[in-house]
Amino acid sequence: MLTATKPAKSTRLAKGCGHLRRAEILKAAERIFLRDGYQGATIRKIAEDVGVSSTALYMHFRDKDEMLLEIAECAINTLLASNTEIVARPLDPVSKVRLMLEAYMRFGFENPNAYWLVYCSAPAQISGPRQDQVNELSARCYELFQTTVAQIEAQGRLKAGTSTLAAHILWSACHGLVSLRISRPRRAWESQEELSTAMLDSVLGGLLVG
Amino acid sequence: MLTATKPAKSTRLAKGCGHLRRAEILKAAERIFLRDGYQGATIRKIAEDVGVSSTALYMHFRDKDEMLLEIAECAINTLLASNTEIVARPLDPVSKVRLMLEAYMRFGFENPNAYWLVYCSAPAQISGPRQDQVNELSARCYELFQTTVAQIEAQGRLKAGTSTLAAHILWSACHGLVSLRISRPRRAWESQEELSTAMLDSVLGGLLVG
Amino acid sequence: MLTATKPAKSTRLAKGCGHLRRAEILKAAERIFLRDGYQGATIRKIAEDVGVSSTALYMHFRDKDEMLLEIAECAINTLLASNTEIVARPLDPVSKVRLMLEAYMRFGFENPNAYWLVYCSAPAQISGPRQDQVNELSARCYELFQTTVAQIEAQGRLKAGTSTLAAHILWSACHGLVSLRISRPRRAWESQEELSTAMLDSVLGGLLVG
Amino acid sequence: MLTATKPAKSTRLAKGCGHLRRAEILKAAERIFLRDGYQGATIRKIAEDVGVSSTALYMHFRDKDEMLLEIAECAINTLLASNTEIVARPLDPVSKVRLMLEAYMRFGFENPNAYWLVYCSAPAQISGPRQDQVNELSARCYELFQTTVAQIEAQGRLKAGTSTLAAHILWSACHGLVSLRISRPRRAWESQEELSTAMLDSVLGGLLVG
DNA sequence: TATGAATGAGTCTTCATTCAT
DNA sequence: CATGAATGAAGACTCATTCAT
Repeated sequence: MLTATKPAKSTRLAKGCGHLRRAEILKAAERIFLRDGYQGATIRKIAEDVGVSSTALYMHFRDKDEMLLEIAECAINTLLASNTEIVARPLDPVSKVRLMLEAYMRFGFENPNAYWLVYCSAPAQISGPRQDQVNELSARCYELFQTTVAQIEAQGRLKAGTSTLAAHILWSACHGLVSLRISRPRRAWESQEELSTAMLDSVLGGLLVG
Repeated sequence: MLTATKPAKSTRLAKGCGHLRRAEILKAAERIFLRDGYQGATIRKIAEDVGVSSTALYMHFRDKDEMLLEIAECAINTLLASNTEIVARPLDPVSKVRLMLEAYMRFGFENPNAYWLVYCSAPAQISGPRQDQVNELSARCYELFQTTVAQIEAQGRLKAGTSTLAAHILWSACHGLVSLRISRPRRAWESQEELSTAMLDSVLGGLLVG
Repeated sequence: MLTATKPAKSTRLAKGCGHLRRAEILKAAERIFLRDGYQGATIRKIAEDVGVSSTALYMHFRDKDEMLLEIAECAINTLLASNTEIVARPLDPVSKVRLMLEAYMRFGFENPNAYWLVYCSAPAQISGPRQDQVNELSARCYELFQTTVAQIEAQGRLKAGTSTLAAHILWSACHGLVSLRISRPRRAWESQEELSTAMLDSVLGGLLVG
Repeated sequence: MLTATKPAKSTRLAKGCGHLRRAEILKAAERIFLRDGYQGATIRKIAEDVGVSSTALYMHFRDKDEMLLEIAECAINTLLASNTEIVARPLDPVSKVRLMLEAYMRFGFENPNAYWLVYCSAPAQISGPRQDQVNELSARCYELFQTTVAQIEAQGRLKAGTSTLAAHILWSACHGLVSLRISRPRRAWESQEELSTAMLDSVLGGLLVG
């Protein structure tokens, strides 16, 4: 299993996600969704992990999909809040981009389960109105990032290509780092900070002038 | 659903994978494993996709896992062959690394199903002696790459950090590009070549001197 | 089909075997295991016989084997208790042996299903730790019997042969009577008591002096 | 399903049971029927044991039941021939009975598979016209035995009871010996001859005067 | 709020059997 | 004679979900 975020630390995800039980269930679901995949995460496993009967879960969630969506929603909201806050700071766009990507990777390392669900799980496992909401949040989150990259371009600090392309390259590179670490947890990777820093140095260095 | 590699394009995978039906089944399995995940890919769906009864699959494969493993094995073998061939060429290590990563990404774009199975699927869905073989092939494949990066380091062309770190950064960045495109097929991405080139330019540019 | 012990006659088996449903299922299983053999007794048949869905059986038993074993265990326990009680009585060993064999046959006639499972079913259909327990109980049960036969030998009342041999002859003869009646239920046999008495008279008469 | 009456020759078990292949298949089937029970004996296992494809069995037998019946038929025919021959000998009835039972037990010890199928298998696994034929043979075989016991009674040598009862007791006792040995092959039993002799001595001694 | 019992649909897999070759 | 490929029915077992309590 992944390192998991068990230590009850990550208040970010839990915060505002509903009752106490509700949050507890989501935590367990997150863990199991990641460990066993969407189909492999059975209601019973989750219930057992929480320590209640399977029926009890239906007191809090309409069905399995609702749990999945809520997890994803919380995760995205966290990231959206992070990006929104960073954008508002009085910094130059390059610093903002760097901060955003750092926060993004940190989130992934600290919440591998939620990260996986949102960014790595095979597409189209679920659909419906609520999935659309997640997608919309996700798009808004990326927009904040891309807009900031556009500001860099506006300052003429982009070596080549469009800001759209640059944003995509930056995001992809960071995503690759996080997702590999999640999907191959047993490999002896370097430390998270070292990896993040090296990645940002390399790809920002390659993209920007000066 | 993903774009899928149906049009008999990827002859590489099919080659040497056995009888006609066998290959046909593998193709379908690949598609569905990706679309629905490991657990979601039921024998019945695969059989229906091929156009035969579920029972028929058992004439060619011992069980579900055997399909999955065979797909992964073929994929890895393709990549291993590619890397082996590139290493043997009379080129400077930087060019070799670039060629390897280009081939790697091209493979992922052209065989999204197999790629996903090997590099993106949640870890440890399967285990056993044959999975070990896949892991070993995978490790050997990466070794070829890393060794070449080490040659770059030996030439003093690495801006900073160890070759281990650099190799990891390079691989992760390229992996991020491929995996995002696979998992988010609906987005209007730039063209594959444009993306690949931009990624390699950026990250190699940031990592290497000169 | 066999006469079956449906009429809730054999309360002995049901006693202490758990919940109401559990016992109900065991009864049905017993009947069908006997009628169709181990492999022929499908979960579906048993469930239908009880009047519930197949799934319901899994709420009470881990799997098919667990049913079979529990039936066998109850049966053997009944016999073991019987023998233990008889051994404790203040009687001469010949009377004890006669009582044991009478009880043994009576049990077989009244619980043909359980009897068949324990003493007639092809060997080694199941294995595992719990089967071992059944085997051990069975061995202990036979030991009580054989020890008593040894007491007869010690009194010099055996015409010929060892007590081991005599015990085996006695047991086999009685077993033959029961098993034939179970496996050929349609034949017009004599009454159980008549048969039992005649068998015991004959074989004991042939084995013992006086 | 069960109609067919093919060669109708088969006097001994192997010899003369049809073509060479046919006999070979029957031998394998016998073995596997015993080892795995009726339902557990799959066509494929038998075919594999013989070394041919499953389809090949259908060249020789209409279906699984036909194999089972033919085995049983051969076995009964063997016993019937044996009894017929013994009856014809110029001996006193007691000797004849003893010879019959000795032959009966010897057959069981030497052909446990066939014996099990005919005398121990759960009843009514198969039915139909051919099963009736087996039953009829079986009845005729027992008749010869019982008639001889009746001759003993006519000589006034029966201690008590009717000849019907005595015959049943004798048969049951011997059957018990054989069937226990077959169903519990791992136990360290005494030798076949020793057991047979002891059983016959005991039960005949108990039943007859003088 | 919680649960034990229940179920229908669906999972992988195996079987006896057929058919074109 | 023999077989490889195929299949429909059925096997044990699991799952998400419901309902009476």
